[in-house]
Amino acid sequence: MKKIVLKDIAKSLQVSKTTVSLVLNNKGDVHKISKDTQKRILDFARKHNYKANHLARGLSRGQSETIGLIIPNIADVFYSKIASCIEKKAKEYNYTVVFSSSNENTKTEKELILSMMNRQVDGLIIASTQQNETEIQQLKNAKFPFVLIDRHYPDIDTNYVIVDNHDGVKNVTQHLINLGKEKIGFISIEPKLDAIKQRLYGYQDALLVNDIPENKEYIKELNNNNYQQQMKGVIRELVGAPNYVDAIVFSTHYLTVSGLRELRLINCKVPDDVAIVSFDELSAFDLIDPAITAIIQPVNKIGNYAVEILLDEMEGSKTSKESRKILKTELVVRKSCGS
Amino acid sequence: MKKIVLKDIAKSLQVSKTTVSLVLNNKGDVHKISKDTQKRILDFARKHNYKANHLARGLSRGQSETIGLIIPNIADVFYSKIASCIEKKAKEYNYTVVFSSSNENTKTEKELILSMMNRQVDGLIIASTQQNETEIQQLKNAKFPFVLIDRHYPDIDTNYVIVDNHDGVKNVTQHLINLGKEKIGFISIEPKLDAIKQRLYGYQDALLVNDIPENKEYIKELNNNNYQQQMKGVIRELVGAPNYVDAIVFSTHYLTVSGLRELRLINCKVPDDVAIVSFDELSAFDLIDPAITAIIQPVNKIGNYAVEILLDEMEGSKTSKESRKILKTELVVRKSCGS
DNA sequence: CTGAAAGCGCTTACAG
DNA sequence: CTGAAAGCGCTTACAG
Repeated sequence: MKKIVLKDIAKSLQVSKTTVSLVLNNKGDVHKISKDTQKRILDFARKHNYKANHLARGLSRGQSETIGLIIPNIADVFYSKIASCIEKKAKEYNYTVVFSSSNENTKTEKELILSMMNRQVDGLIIASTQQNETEIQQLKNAKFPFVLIDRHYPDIDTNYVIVDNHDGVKNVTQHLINLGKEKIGFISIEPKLDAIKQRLYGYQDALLVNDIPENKEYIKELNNNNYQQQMKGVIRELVGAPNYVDAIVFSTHYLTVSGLRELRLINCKVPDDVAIVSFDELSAFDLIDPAITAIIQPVNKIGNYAVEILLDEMEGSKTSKESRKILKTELVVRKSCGS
Repeated sequence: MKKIVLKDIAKSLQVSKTTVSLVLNNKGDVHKISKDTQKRILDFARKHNYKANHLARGLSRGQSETIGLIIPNIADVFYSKIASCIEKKAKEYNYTVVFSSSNENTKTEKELILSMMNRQVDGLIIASTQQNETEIQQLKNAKFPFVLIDRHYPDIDTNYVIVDNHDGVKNVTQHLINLGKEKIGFISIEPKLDAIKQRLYGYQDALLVNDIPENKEYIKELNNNNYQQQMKGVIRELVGAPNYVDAIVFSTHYLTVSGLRELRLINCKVPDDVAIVSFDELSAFDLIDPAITAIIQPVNKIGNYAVEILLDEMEGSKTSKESRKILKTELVVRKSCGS
């Protein structure tokens, strides 16, 4: 475990550092280093468990073989699953990932981007707060490799991998309509994020094509920081007088959980009194009684595409064409919508 | 966004790199650099958004301000929560964390440890597979700072932060006994990990002190890789003939989920037909009907202590005394145990 | 008060 | 086939 460096090998074997470095980087043959020398070096390195110091190599080569991942919150299962995929995929290509959570804080995110650059990450994967136009634009101008996931900047031309939020919510709303629901509530958070807006639009669109008039009273947008407190009143307004909705679409998994708790408290039966569906899910959604109908996001694909696009860009694919992926969600119908 | 380096500042301001470096590292006063010079440097750096290249600084200083985190799986909510805490805490001290998942694979974990060392992390936090005695011992011999979390090596003297698994399961088993349960099943995974063994011992211990004879038939240890298939038979054996247990303790959250699914399939009512409790929980456990009684692990404390102990060690606290924390779990009683 | 220089551990043209 | 040397961008004794 004694740390051994390049110089030690060179000295012990009476060769130059150049030779050792070349051989260890598989450039021995290209540089026509004798098989014998190569073998001696390789054997010695293996025996003494030599590994190049990554900092030194990175400094010298100008790349760190590290990918930076900036997400709102690693403790959110949606992001931790994506992180897991990214990690797996990155490892295949010999990249390590360093992650940091922005907690949906614009300033934190900005600092994180800077900090990651100082740390010389070779590329960045960001699920952004969507409030850092300037930084993103600068990254782009500097031709720094990055790809946006989950949230993108509609006004900036970048690589991104997102899901079709509009389509997902439209489908599930249509599903509810097909089941005969006519008074469908929609509970969301304040639409700072485009993804959240799209979910609303999807809901509205479904109503529109079915000639169901939109009722503003059915649409509730809570504050992301104290949605739990607000949920109490909102649920009562929707399922009680005067609205008496017969279904509710929750636009995130945590809203679903929170809303369901309130429904239980006021003894409102799902799906008999009100049908519910959730955008995104948690692992126990099938065990809740009734099991929750949910729009599932393809987390694996998001992670995999993100890494692939990023690596492409890092290899300097001169194409300069941005890669964009808008993935479809999947509707998993369970009992909570009354089907 | 144009990248600017130390030399650029020195040149522009007609001072030496030494002076710039000193000032930027807050050593200006110590080295009695004139206030004026300091101000000029600071202003220039701020204006041009200068940040030191971390690789270079790390190489030069011999430390990277990075903590390595090796866990079985970042997609497991238990670990992602811990990761989140570790990240927050580390950030307070200006450390970044790089994580990698071992997937419970001993060889992978071994490689990860090596790889993290190459990357010059300053310290390591590991939730180990408990099969890498040699590597852990080497880390210790090399006096490399590290702390074990969640799982420790009983035979090696190291820093660690774990929970009292024995106590947690003993308590919940006692709780079941107090409720009048007499035929208590225990479903676990093959006890490769000490933590898992302790859970069994806790269960057995509770029976012992209550003079309830242990019945081998009540104890089921599944294979971690295909517990889902095995669960089917195991649940039937326990709740059906000939055992007819009146309660089941699940030793992990995913076993609980899997077991509950099977119970539903055979229409076995919880808690009337059989009471259940879970070691560890998922975020929707309170929404499941009946809500699941669970033994909660103090994830925040685990993460926080781990970082604190690690930083202490990294600062070379000569004390050479290992820090050990064995944290108590918390029993959250819900309806699934029939109370 | 400030600077020249060595060093961290690599990589890589360049030269022979 | 192999080596001397410069360079990556910092930090830090040492000297004045």
